Amino acid sequence: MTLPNRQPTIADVAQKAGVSIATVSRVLNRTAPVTEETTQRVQTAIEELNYRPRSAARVLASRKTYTIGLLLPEISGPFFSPMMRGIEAGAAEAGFDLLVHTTNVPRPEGTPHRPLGEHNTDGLIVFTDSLDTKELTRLHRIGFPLVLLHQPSPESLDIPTITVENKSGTEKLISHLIEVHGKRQIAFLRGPDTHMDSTWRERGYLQALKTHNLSFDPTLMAYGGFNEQIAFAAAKQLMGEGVMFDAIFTGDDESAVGVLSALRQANKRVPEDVAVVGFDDVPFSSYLTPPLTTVRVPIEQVGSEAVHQLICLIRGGQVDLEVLLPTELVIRQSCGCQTT
Amino acid sequence: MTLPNRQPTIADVAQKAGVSIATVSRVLNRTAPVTEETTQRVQTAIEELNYRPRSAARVLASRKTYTIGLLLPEISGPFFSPMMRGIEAGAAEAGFDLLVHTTNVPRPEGTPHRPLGEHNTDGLIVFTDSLDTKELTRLHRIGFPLVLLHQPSPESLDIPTITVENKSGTEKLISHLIEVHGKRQIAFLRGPDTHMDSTWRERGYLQALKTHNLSFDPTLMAYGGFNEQIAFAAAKQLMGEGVMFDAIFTGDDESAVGVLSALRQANKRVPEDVAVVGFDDVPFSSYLTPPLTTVRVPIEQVGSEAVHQLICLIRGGQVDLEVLLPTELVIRQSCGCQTT
DNA sequence: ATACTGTATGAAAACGCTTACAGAAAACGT
DNA sequence: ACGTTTTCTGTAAGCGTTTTCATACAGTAT
Repeated sequence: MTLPNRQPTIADVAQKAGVSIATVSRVLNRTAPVTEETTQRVQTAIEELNYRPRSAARVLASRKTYTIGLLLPEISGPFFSPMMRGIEAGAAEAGFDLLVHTTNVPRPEGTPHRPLGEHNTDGLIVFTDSLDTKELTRLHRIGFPLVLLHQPSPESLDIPTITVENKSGTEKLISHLIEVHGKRQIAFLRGPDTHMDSTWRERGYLQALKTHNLSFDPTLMAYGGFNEQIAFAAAKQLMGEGVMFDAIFTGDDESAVGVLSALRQANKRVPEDVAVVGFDDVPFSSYLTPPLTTVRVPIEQVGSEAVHQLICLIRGGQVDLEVLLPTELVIRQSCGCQTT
Repeated sequence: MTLPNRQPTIADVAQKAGVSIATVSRVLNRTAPVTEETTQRVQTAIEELNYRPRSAARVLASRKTYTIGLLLPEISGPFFSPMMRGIEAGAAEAGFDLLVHTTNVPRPEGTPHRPLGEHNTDGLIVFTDSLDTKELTRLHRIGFPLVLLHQPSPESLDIPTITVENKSGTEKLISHLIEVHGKRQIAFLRGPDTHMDSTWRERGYLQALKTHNLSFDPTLMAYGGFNEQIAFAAAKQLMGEGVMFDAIFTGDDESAVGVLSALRQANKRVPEDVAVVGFDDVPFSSYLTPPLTTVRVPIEQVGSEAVHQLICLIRGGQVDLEVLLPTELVIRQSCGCQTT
């Protein structure tokens, strides 16, 4: 019934311990030497009053939020969970909190939009397509720490970016199809244009073709959008148009699911008639029928690397403008290999 | 010469617009009527100065953080992504930010642990096993808004809980096995004891047996831990001990993956020799071989319901102490049904 | 003793906002 | 014409910390 009893403040602690609030602050933050005895008295007072510092007051006074922001278009896909895990772990390890914000969900009219930024975080991890160039530029101008994920830095802005070895990974994948399985007509489903992963995978595909003296056939390329439904439709259309292919690189693993369905509907056998390969190695890839040959990307590591870089930046350090994390070919059965 | 680094404050805006800071605050928060003309002048000034309010100052002054905290043991599993999505969407819709914190990851010694709580959030969503009873009690005592997820409220504390219809879902699932497929020896892999889902699924299992006049055989029950590896081992052990079963309820879908492997290794056919059913209907369940019969739980909805309740609480409202979201039987092929 | 170190503490000024409270001006009723 | 409300705006008192500066008090070295 007596709820409205005010929460204790630093002043209460100070009074109880018989010291000044400055001293309490000092034992709280270990920011200046305090006698062992005084420290004890303060600790006890804190304990007894169950005191917790108001972080708002701290932030206001110290101008540091100890919070990093994560900005993404939406929460979904098998990608999200491990990436988030990497980010949270990295942040927690460095003593930072994590504020999460999605930009693609509709906000109601009335609500005052309080975006993530310099006012409530020390730095931002920005995922593809979640912040417009204007705001990105503004933040970068005022020297606000920023790290981009799977997205190139806009025009000469030199914002550090983390991504993975898409090109060489794709090369290995396509080369495997050509060298080991003798495939010649390898279809390719592109991802979204804004996604830098998409662009690099395309380059890897082209490079692999070139390396093996295969000419690029534009009819073999379609838009899969890194999306199960779109990829399903794309695969159907490809077949409907009578395009012949003996293998297909679906762009990513989610698309592979759609392609697999389309192929099944068309009574094509995988991998005998058409080999299917994906990219990412998300958790379900090994459960598909047949188990999917793909390229493993260290998703969690991308996340932790991003925070790591960001915290470096926050602490005033320098970081590489572009970090490429290694990818690894994962051979299962959808390419035609026999693994047990 | 003004300092280039200093970010504009409300005072700068006020001066530029020729009004008091109170007025600026009022147009910012629409908290009192302001003439159209004055509003315009202020807006312009804000625009020109590129002013962004410091949220720390706001929070300190208004004593509201407009932030809700999410506390969980760890970020992982197919569960996490959709739940998080529901939570973020719900929070964003109501104009709240989302602070995420995992409790099971090791924190380095030096870092001052600044836990989520009354000092930096308006309320907390607490997942199973992520906050000890003591702190839970303390927060509840001071009237801090709390919502529990998949976890019963500790002793007479009456903290609202969100969960799903585990018992009736399980009953439907087991009954299907008995009635449609004539199964009689249905093994069951329990989940963790702290998980209330686990307890209720066990009750549902027992209830279904009872309803069909089947006696409960304790040797058919083992610990699967809602975990692929543990379930794999449990299934192997069950078979190793010579326990006979013509069906197995794996507790959840992740465990089903392990069980399926174990069965395959033992040359048991699914569903001919042993029917396998899971619970949750996570994304990969339909990709398993054979596609898994399971119970769909509205994971995303659990998340959004949780924020919804929490925000109700934050606004001083009353909420139900226990919300049960409906589950739905999803019949695929691992139970023996022929679906196309 | 004298002047110098440090080392441990306190007083008080920020930090940037919200929000009573109050006053002025405009609108209204009589 | 006059009070009375209503609408708008300004003044200033917090909100709970951190942090600068000053000070008191030990030690040391002169």
